[in-house]
Amino acid sequence: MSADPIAFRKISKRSQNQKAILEAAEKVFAEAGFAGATTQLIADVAGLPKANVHYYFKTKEELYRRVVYNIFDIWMEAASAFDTELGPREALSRYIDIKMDLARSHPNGSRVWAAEILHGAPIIQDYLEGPLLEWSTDRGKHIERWIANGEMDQIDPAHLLYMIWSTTQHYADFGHQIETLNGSKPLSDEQWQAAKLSVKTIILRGVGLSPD
Amino acid sequence: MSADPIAFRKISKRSQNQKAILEAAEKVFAEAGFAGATTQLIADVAGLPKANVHYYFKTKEELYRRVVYNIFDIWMEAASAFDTELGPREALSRYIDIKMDLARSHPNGSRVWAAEILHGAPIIQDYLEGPLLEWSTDRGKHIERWIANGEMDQIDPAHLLYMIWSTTQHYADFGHQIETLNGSKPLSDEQWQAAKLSVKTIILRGVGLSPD
DNA sequence: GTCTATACACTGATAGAC
DNA sequence: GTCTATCAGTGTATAGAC
Repeated sequence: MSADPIAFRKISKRSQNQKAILEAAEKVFAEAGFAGATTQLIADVAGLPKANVHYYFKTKEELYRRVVYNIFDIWMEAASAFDTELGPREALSRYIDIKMDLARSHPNGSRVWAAEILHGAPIIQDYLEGPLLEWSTDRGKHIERWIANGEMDQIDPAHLLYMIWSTTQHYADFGHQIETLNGSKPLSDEQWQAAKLSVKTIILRGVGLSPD
Repeated sequence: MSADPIAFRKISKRSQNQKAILEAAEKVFAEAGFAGATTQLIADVAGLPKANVHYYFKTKEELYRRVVYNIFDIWMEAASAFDTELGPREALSRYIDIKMDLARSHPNGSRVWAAEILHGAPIIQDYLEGPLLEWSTDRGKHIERWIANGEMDQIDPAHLLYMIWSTTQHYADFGHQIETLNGSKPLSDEQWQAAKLSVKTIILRGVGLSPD
């Protein structure tokens, strides 16, 4: 089938190793922070010798950068769920749903992102000033139009977006605290559904929309 | 006046140095994380030789512990503003106000706390399982009573508390992101007032209360 | 491409003079 | 109590054998 199966195998192994390193790195960076994470531990979690990590990613910072970029890309893709043609109720509802799902499926990515912002975004400042600002401005204008049309209450769009980000990401970033307050047990499927419903209900009603 | 002015001066200087170190440590831990913070930098920010830091705080971890405990104590004191005798509207409104004020006045403390939770609360787990759980459970019961009395909408108390914590602390923890989206300028006094009003409005309306 | 051994830098902590 | 000099340990990154 393939013109060069050996080259294909090499490329495949290459991407497999890279994927294993990236997944390990996300976990270790989330648990220990950038400075606290060691390439040795990342290599151990990935099941590879330490030198291989440096072979695939020249420096620890380059590896970290890739991890942060990955979660940002996932979020920006999810952001397309904020489809303004659907109207405020559906657009906000779906966006909150997806952000909650990502908080559950990618908690470590969210945590690495949170730590990066906490420390002043030394690595990904350009992402904040570029795509994030652009997206926020655009969605803000749609929200203002909805308000002008009387489709929802008067509210500063920026603060509404901050509220959606903070509440949804809180379930990832502060998941350990939530788990502790939940009797040191992770939220069950039913509890996750209840969390999604609570967040959607309060925010939608809070801006004058019916949650169902 | 004093029975022993020299001893008094010594004690005073001692507490002055400790205070300087604690303030410097909060700032450095917030910006670099536990592992990324160096005792050298903390000493430099405090204006003292490195050895003095170790004189007042035996280990870096002990110093870090003190910083985290400080912000927790401040928050627990603020938590008393959640005075359940006031009824849901006033109690929630005042609590949100104070948490927003603290997000502005103590952003670094909030950030150190956030990073600690992000990494699984290795140091302050006992605080989560003790006073925080106790306080949350108690306030949750009051919220449930309000709901049973028809004073506010049916909502899971835990998720309401998480929403208040996440939205208010977001203005500290993600302050850098907010500043960037605000044209790389810190929020003005007016913008902070607008933020407080937005948060209170959405949450109070979201649970069926009138925000004014 | 993979992995062992190692160089080089840095950090927390302390000993000991003042 | 204060501060300089220093040690022991650890981390990133790389050289070089395979």
